[in-house]
Amino acid sequence: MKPAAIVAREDASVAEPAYVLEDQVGHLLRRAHQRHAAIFQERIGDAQLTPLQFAALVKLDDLGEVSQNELGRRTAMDAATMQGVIKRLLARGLIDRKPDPEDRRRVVLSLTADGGALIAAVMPNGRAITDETLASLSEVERRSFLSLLKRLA
Amino acid sequence: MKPAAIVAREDASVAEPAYVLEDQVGHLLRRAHQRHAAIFQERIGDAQLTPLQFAALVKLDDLGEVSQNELGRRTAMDAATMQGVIKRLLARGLIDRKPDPEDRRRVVLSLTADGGALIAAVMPNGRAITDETLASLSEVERRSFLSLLKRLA
DNA sequence: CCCCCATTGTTTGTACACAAACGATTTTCG
DNA sequence: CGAAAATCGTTTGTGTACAAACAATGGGGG
Repeated sequence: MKPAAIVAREDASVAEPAYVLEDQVGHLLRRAHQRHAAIFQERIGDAQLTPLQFAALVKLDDLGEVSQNELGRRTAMDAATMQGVIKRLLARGLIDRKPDPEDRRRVVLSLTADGGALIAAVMPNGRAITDETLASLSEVERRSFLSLLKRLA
Repeated sequence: MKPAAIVAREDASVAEPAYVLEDQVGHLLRRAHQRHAAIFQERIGDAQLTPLQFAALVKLDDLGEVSQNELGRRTAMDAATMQGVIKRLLARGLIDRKPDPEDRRRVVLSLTADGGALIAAVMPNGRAITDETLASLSEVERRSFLSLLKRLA
C-alpha cells in the first residue's frame, strides 16, 4: 500500500538494485566451477584422477622436467596445495621425483611411463569435458565467453 | 587406410589442436574463482567472513527463516559443507538455530541482530567486490559475460 | 494401518586452497 | 667477501567441496 508518489526512506525506487546472490559473479563462478568438476569426475575415465592432478600431468607432459614450484606456477597451484597433489601422483607411480644437482633446494619432477600412458589415454576425455561444459553455448558464444573469462583470470 | 596424399599418421597439420591447459574452461573457471576469492577476502571488511558464509547470511536476510537443507539448496552448498558453515556462523553468534515444531527432522535458521547488522554493513563491500572482479570488462562485456556464465551454471 | 521410501541433518574420509611460519639454500648487492 | 634478500620446499591450521553411510522422522500407497 504505498502512496505511489512518496519516495522517502531508503526506497527501492531510488536505492541501488537489490543484491541478488544468484546474479553475483562470485556465486556464478563458483557454481560453474562446481558443475565443471562434476562433469570432469564423471567423464575423465579414471576415478582417482582429479582436475588438479590432470592439470599437473598435462603440464609435465608439455614441459618434460620442472621443479615443483615452477609446476605450481604453471598450473596455478600454491606450494602447499602442490604438496598433496604431488604426493598422490607419486603414490600412484605416475610421476618421478629427484633432486636437482644444480640447485640443492629444488626437486625435479617428470612423468613416468605410466604417467605418460595415462595422460595420453585420458587427454581425449579432457577435450570432451571442455565440450560438455560449454554444451549450452553456440560456437560463437563459446569463443566470446572464453575470451572474456580469460581476461578475468 | 588413408589415401597417401592426405595426411598420414596423426599429423599436426590436421590433428586436433594441442590441448593447451591455459585455454580450457575448467582451468580458467578455477583461476577466475581463485582471483575472486582473493578480492573478496581483501575487500569484504571482516577478516573472518568467507564467501560461503557471506552467501548464507545474504540468503537468510532474504528469506527470514529457513531450514538448513533449504538454505543449502539456495546457496548451492551440499549438506556436509553446510555443517561447517553453520557451525562457524553459530559460533560467532551471527545466526540462530531452533528446532522446527512442525517437523522434528528440521532445524530453523535465522539471522541474529548481530548477523543482520553485519550483513547490512558489508553488503556495499559485496557490490564493490563484484565490480572489482569485473573491472577489466566494459559495461557491455560484463552483461554479456554474466549472461553466458549464468547459462553455464 | 503399516511398510516402504523420501527427506533431514550428521559423521567420516579424501581432496583442494591458501595463510603463515619454518629451515635450507642460492642470489644479490653493499 | 659477507650480510641481507629471495627462492625452494615443508608443515600446520582453517575452510570449502563432495561422496558415502547413518539415524531419525515424515509421507504415501497398498
